[in-house]
Amino acid sequence: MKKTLQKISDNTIRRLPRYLRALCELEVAGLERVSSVALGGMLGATSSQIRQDLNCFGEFGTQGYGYGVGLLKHAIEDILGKNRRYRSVLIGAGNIGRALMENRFFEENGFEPTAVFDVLPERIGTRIGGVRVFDVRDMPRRLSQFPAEVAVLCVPKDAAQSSAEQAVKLGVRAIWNFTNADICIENARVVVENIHFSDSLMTLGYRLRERQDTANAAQQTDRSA
Amino acid sequence: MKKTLQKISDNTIRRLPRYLRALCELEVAGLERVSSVALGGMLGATSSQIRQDLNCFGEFGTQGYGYGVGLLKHAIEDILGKNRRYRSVLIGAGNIGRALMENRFFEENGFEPTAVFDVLPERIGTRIGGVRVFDVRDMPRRLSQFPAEVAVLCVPKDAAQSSAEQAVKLGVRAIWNFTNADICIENARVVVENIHFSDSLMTLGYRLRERQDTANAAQQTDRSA
DNA sequence: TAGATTGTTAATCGATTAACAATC
DNA sequence: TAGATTGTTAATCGATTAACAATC
Repeated sequence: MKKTLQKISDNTIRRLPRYLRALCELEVAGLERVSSVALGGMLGATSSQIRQDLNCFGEFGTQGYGYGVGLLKHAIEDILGKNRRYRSVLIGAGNIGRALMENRFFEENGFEPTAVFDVLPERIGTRIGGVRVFDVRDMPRRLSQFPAEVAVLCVPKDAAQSSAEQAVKLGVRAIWNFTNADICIENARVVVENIHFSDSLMTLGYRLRERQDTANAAQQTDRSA
Repeated sequence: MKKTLQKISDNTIRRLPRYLRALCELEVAGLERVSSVALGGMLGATSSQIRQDLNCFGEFGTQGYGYGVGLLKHAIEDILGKNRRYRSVLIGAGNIGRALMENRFFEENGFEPTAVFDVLPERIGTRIGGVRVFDVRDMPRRLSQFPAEVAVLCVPKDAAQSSAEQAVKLGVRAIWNFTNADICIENARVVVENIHFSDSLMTLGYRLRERQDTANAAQQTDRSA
């Protein structure tokens, strides 16, 4: 893993998980080597793109041979920090938050959940996915005793910005934002990663409407012809 | 809404929901007009980009004045199909699927849920968010009687591809995919929109690790200085 | 009218693809 | 050695930004 100097584009990083998924499939299938052309075929990408992407991080292949499946998989896992452990807290124990906890999402990706915070008295003191739910007012005490790197934000839209700011003030370095709000953190060293359900659904809506409309337009032309 | 001829980039479309969010805030704040410079300031975008994006769909502004907040908001809602109604079914009534249903996510965005399908006997016959859960084996019968445009895919990874194919065969035109798998549909007219939680979490992991490492490297340099 | 701001064209920048020498 | 495939440089393509005439 050399050349950490050049700026690596967001596009490249977001392709790595897809490469990883393909490599896992290949590993399960018992394949030992794969060429950039073959990998590109699986993913609908050009071999050039794959080679360019990988060469941002190092030289993982061998001329005339290709890439070792296990080796490359391991390399990408390293790049994505899969073998690191990050302590994370959930803020907001609503439906989405609970679903994430109960699915063991965090554990699977190395994000160890250490606490849940909520405002509702009936939730406080219970356990979600095996993790205690604390009063959100205890967050400062709890986080200073048991620091966490990541806050998973599942609060209502209006509480998003203030919860995020509080978490950052308490030492959190990354926010996984599930609220339908854009979080704005002064400190540029804090990472914010968004899951915007509504944005995604609106994009779907756009493409549905577009296809409907072009289909209708085509029908019109047919009829008039 | 003219000029539907030129190809509109995915980047542009994915920015529209953000514009919409800013416009809603402005409307709530009682503002009547906004310039591309002001909107850009809110969103951390250039005014050029905003004007370019909007002009893909029509001319919504007025020289020397800017954009009418209500008018532009309405225009973007139209583009995103917010005023259309799409019938949608949920496949897989696990934690995530249930969370989506109970949050009224679909209703809020014009995606009316008409049925839920699952394999587990104890779920079949119950209601989730007010919608009946059917045996997945009844999907053909049910969908031919009550067609749906959208399938929300919340099944286990291994069932993803086959469930998606079945839904498409039964007339579904769009798939909102929550599984950690890449869905591949032959029919290019079918829309697939992914929410890949793990991909998102891995991206977060990358950036966390990167910052940790550069911080460590800086510390090293300090120490040796 | 003068100032402001759009719509749109031109310039720049970055990302993707193509090409190919190096080499297993 | 010959064939295959990488790593990397060069060419192309597309997206973003800058500039400015049109005009409210």
